[in-house]
Amino acid sequence: MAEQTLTPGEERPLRADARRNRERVLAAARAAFAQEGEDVQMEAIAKRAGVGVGTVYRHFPTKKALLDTLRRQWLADVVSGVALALSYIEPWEALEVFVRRTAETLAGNRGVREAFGRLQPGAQEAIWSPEFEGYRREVARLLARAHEAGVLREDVDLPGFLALMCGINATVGHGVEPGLAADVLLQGLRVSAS
Amino acid sequence: MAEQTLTPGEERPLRADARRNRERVLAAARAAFAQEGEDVQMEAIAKRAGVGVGTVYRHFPTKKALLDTLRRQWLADVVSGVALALSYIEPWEALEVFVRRTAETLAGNRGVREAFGRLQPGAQEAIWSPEFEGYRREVARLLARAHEAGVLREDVDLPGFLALMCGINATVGHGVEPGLAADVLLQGLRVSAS
DNA sequence: TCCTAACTGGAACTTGAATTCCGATTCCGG
DNA sequence: CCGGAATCGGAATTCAAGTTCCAGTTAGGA
Repeated sequence: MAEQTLTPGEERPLRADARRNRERVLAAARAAFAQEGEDVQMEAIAKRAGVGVGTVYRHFPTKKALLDTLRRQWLADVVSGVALALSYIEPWEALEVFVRRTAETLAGNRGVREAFGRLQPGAQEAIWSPEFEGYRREVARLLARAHEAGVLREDVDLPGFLALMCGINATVGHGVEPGLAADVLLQGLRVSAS
Repeated sequence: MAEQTLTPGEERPLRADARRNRERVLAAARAAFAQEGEDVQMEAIAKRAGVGVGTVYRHFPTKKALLDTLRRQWLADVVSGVALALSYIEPWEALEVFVRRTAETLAGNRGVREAFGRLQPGAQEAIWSPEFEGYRREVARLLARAHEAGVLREDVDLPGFLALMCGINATVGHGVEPGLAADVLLQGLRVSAS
């Protein structure tokens, strides 16, 4: 057999059925976490996917690994909101777009909410550090612009703002329409016309 | 031995050491939940109290029972905030007092926060239903007065407001000073001077 | 088609935390 | 001061996940 050389990082292509199952598992897990939250059991996910637990573990060595894969995808949605927001010139409008969009993203998916909730440093299980740093940096720019323009409360800094976003997270999690939650937060953030 | 008659509901007075231990357990549990959250282990609580797990279980048949006892006490703090608020005549001031006070209560104690978070109906483990009904009713009066006076956003109803309070819960849980969190929420709730 | 490496399913094992059990110890009325 | 009922402590048990293992089943190259 001509041993096929593989550079270390390179992945041997999966067998057709394996790839199919991997997708199934991922889809099932996505759905399961989205509606039941992070404590669905692996068995349940396997059942949803129509495979055995062993198969789930073949593709993801650990429940955490599976979760992290999904969280990375979900958080990409949240992060894409910053990029969009930064494309707006007007500082307040940018912030507004960001908040509204984030609220909407959070509203529909329990998985995203739970992931977002443990994004802040200090959470017992801080996830996704490298990419999150980028996120923080961009949000900081958003805030800096707003501060500079004098439209955002002085006393709201980056950690404070992120905590407030966690607040919105909880709020929409409890069933408030994202639009309303965003309205309230935005009005609360805007510098009062004294 | 003259069998002492006890009406069914009546409690035989605990032996001196038993009462002492009960208090210790309660105090230890209060402290443990307040700082480490709901998933401290029973062993840890027992150790803090300087007793064995068996003793903890003698006084509280179940972890949930112990938690519920504390939650009832904690939520009493939250609830007392409504009473205080209702003593203010001016509708907006009443709301303000309520929000600020609640934020402060939540800020200092993780146990209260976790309890508050699962107060809303729909949480998997809805606790404390009977007293909670009273709480909802009083808060509803607070809102009604504010609505009547035209100082509170029309589109914030009771469930929405409670969800926003859950938002404040999460916000202070992530380290924002309660005063700031309350400021932002209050400014967001006030009807915009259009 | 045949062969074999790769993959599958689910029973069995491991883990960690809640709960039970029971011999030892401690209160307290007589 | 005594007896025994009430209480204590913590080892042992139970229970609910997560994770491992391996006999059986494919996919797909020769």
